[in-house]
Amino acid sequence: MNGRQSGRPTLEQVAARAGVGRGTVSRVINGSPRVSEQTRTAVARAVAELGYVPNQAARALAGSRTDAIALVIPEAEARLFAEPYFLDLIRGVSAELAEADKQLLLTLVRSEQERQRFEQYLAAQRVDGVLLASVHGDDPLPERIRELGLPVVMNGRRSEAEPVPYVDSDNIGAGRAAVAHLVARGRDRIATVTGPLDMYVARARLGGYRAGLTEAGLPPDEELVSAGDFTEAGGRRAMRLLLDRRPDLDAVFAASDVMAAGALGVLREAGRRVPEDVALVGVDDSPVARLMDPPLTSVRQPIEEMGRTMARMLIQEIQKGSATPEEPRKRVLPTELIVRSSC
Amino acid sequence: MNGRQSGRPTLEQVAARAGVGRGTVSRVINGSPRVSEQTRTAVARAVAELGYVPNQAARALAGSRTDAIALVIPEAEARLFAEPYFLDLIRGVSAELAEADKQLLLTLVRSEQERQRFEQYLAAQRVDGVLLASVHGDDPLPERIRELGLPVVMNGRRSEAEPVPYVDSDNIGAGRAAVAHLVARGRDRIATVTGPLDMYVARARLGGYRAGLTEAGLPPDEELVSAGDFTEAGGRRAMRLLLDRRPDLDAVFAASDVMAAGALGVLREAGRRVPEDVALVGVDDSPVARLMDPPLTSVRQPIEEMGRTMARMLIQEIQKGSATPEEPRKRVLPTELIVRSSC
DNA sequence: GACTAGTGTGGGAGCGCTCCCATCCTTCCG
DNA sequence: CGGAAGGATGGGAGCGCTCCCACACTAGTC
Repeated sequence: MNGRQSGRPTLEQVAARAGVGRGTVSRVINGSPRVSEQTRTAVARAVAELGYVPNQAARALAGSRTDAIALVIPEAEARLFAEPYFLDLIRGVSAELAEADKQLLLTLVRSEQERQRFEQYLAAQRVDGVLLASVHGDDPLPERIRELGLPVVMNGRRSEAEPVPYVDSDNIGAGRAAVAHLVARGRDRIATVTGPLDMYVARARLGGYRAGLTEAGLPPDEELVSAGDFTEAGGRRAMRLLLDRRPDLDAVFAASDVMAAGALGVLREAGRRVPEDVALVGVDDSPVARLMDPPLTSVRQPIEEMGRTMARMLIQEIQKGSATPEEPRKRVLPTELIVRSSC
Repeated sequence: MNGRQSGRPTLEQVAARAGVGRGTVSRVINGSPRVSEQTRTAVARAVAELGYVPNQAARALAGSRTDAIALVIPEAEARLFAEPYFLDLIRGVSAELAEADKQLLLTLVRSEQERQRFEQYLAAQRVDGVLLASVHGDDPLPERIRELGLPVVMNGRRSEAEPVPYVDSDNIGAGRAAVAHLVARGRDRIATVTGPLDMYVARARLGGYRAGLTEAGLPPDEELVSAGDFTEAGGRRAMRLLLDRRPDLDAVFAASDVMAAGALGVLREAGRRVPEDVALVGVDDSPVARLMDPPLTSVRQPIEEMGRTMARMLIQEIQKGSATPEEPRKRVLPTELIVRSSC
């Protein structure tokens, strides 16, 4: 508040006040060890007195790093997924970034046009790295970003053999755990409502379901498999189909809670009691599962932890400065069956 | 990929290629009218050929604007609110910002420490303005930000007479609409489960409830009012209390869907049928409402539209450059009753 | 036909940092 | 006791833009 000296103080002003050079202040700010204790204290005082905060734009320009990362979420998926999924993910990412003192740039991509604009942003060097949520099987974005020389970490993968670093939950394990639990409850005509099979996550859960049957010595039966699309309506449709084809089914593994909710509605309408006649298991452990009647047994994914892990991996990738070209890193986090009264 | 010329092309290189000066290229990029059509074309071609994208840091440094805005969400609230609330809000903000070609910096504030760090970010001039979600009654943050000279727009307000620009939904109208609907269905012992009364939104919905009763000529009755906290557990507690005090109640207006879900559970346990014995209305029109059994009548807020409006207001505020000190702007968006079978 | 008004245009002067080289002062060694 | 080897420090040279002033030119004006 020094009269004419409007605007925020600069490095130079701090230097003047502390009676040292610009370089020295910069060193103190950035924690370089090559500064005497005495000088460090003097500078720290000047910083405090002036309320100095380094200008981010200048830093980015001179140092060519932004201390910001982008999280990209396709809008279509944001609507579709179990509601709190992305919020939990964001929460995890945000927490980890805050610890590393980095900024989170959130990008919801709505259209092809917006996707291209996003690539422009990247080229404008606004961020040091990119996190990608729910990438589809044929999405070239990860490769494009790498071409720009930016580190990427994805949430989920596009296929079994994903070349780009990713963090995923154990979707196969999820399917297996669900089936194993149903088998343990004495069910042996277990159907499944899958997600859209062009998504790896859906295929993985289906794969887990099949593995679970095999492990229990139950024969696979394609009539017991029906494809949904992660929406309630899709769940209803798939359930009706299943009931048509196999009225004798005694359990359903739905690849998401929302689809399970749809399935539950259809089962009710068909006069089946849950869990007495048909046992039901979902995936996500969303609030919906808790509030359903009966409360839904569901496989929980550690979403927030996935977010944290992604952020951690990305930061590491950024720091190593694309030097060591070591193995692309992959991480698969375990899921957990939350048992409630729907089975 | 021109051999030695590593890194991204600069303004200067575009200028050289187009055979013009730096200033001219800058003018073309920024759409200044003072450029001949011919030059404009030549520059555009050079830009395209080189794949030039302006460096954001340099722009920010030279022009002292970042083309980014921050959206601040208190983490505590993020957990508490009806789940998709913030995602919808983000969606609206994001959409509007994308149109204006601005970046969204998302900040989840978890602790006092993080809040202070956030103020540092602001001081580092990373953003041109701030959007604040769910600010509490005694939160000094809006004023702090204004002191830094940054425009602010809030989602919701801290009190009836909020001095800072905000966008809110018509919470009073929400309460009134709910009560009016219940009255129209012949209910006259209408209880309410409120939110935490230190939040304006909770007080407003309660106020609407009371206004609705008055308008219907029903006497107010404090025994029919019980405070929840926007959680399911809080809804259950409040509902039990109400049932204790007034076993003869025939309708409940819960100030959120999640609390309504809690209330529904308690009502069931108490052997009341919904809607036959007790009619139920919630607020938010969240997915939970749709999936409940019976599906819940609920008052919808235009959350996404609130996000868009906030962003629009903020952008306007930024553009006018704190010149015209006109009235702080407030906007209250209408709510809508979505009737389902719970009443 | 000299004079005023514009239009386009070029390029200098920063914006506030980081990087890095040169300098100075110690300290330690033979 | 001279010289080598470091540690601490100052400050020049950018980073890639925007701003703005100066300088052509071109058209009009009396």
